[in-house]
Amino acid sequence: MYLRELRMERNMPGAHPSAEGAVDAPAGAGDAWQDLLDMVVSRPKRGTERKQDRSKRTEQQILNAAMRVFARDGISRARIADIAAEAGISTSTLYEYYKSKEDLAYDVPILHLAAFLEEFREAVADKTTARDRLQLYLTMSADYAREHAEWARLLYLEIWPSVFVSETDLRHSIDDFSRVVIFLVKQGIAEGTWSARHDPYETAAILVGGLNQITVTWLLYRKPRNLTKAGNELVERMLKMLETEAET
Amino acid sequence: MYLRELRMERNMPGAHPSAEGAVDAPAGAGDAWQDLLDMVVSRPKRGTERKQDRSKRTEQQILNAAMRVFARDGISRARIADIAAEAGISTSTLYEYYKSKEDLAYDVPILHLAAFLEEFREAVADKTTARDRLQLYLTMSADYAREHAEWARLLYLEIWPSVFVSETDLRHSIDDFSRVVIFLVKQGIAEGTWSARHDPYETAAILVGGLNQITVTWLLYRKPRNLTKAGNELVERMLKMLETEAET
DNA sequence: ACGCCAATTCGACGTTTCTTCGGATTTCAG
DNA sequence: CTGAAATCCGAAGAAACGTCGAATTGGCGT
Repeated sequence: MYLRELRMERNMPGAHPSAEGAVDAPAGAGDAWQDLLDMVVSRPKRGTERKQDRSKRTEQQILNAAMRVFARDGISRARIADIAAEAGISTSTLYEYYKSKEDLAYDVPILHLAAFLEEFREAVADKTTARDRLQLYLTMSADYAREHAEWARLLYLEIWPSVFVSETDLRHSIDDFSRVVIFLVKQGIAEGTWSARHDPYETAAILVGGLNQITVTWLLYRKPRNLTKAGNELVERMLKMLETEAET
Repeated sequence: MYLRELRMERNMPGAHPSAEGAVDAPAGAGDAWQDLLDMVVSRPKRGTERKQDRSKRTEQQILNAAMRVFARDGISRARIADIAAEAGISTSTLYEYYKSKEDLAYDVPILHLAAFLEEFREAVADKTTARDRLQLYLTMSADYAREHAEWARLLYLEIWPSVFVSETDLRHSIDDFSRVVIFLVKQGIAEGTWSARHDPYETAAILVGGLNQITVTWLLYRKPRNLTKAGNELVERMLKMLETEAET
């Protein structure tokens, strides 16, 4: 898994307009894009497969309960016993499913992350330009956070930046989120939409950072009132700024 | 303290170019700016004053030890006993200074935050335009994170977004960080540097968010290699983009 | 220099929460 | 129906947090 990521990295950084093949031809671009989508959608899969139906149900109940409790109390203050009780099982049963509280906490966001990416993959099907895809991606992610606020609280306010997510599946999934943006920025540069004079990583940082910032602010203070609208406006504005930049 | 903040809020949000007085006249602007600086510099003061010298030394040792251990192990995995040992005191003595681990964790970043603001206040003295001040503020903050990486790990990767910093002194201090940016953006609008057609909060979100993003990436992966340089470039670019926006 | 009081320190103990373990119960294929 | 695997749970263990009262130390008035 880590190898795949590294290989990915090596393929991408060039991004000079001169770079041949990768994302130039419409067909080639489509393939690389589909490959990336496949990768980020397939990554968030859990390892352990449960054998019995009863068990699958229990697992769902644990995940639901955990999300509620973690979102309400925070990871550090949340008690395993509370989660187990809320899931309707005994504390020790929970340990049959997750070997520690940390493990559980890092597993909870993954399913929703996969659901978001799946939603995006469907919605993006009829978009062809990098600009359209990027706009959809960013606005959808703000909207998804609004719709699933409990999940977003957990992910954005507790897990996203945390050091200790390093070297876990979740960290890879989170990095994938930025990876998509970086890919699309490079694609947009190849398409001539944005200036090639700027580092795509820097551009991606502005986009992802700005969006995160208003999302976190919304989660903490419910300001701006309407996150979806604010997200749309922000994305529209940032993309417009990037285009204007090219003309300078 | 909370009252003062609210009053501040009420003064600021208007920000239409028509708003009179607040940040229009050079003199008035200077005063509002100095007031803001005074406020954000004075906020990070700890309540409890220790009586004996020995005690002040112990407190320092605790804070130093805590920063090391928290940065190394993360807040949740760090053990009070380890911190106490590293500080050369017994566990129970530590509880004379901080009533809980959480309390300690939230107190650690405050001193450095105050130091940064103090540094900034001195450095900004000879800057007169909102643009120059903003540029200095943002680049200095990236540089400060690089210089004090342990502190930055704690603040950016563990505390900044966390829900549970709500309602604490630290939260106010962190909010102050953005407040300065918002203030300067509004001032820049009043000075005609940036377009008045955009929400200053949105503009601030882009600036703060983008900078945070590369800082966090650097803390996690040491990429970009040179944070100071990358921060300077990013800030330069973002400010240029904002100016270009006005001409559209 | 001395003695007193408050500030500070610490070891021992109580409490909470996480985690493990062995056996009881349930499911399901054959 | 039956046996093996999967699942569940109560009780006990381990680890970390947090408290308390006694012992020590520093600062101040005389």
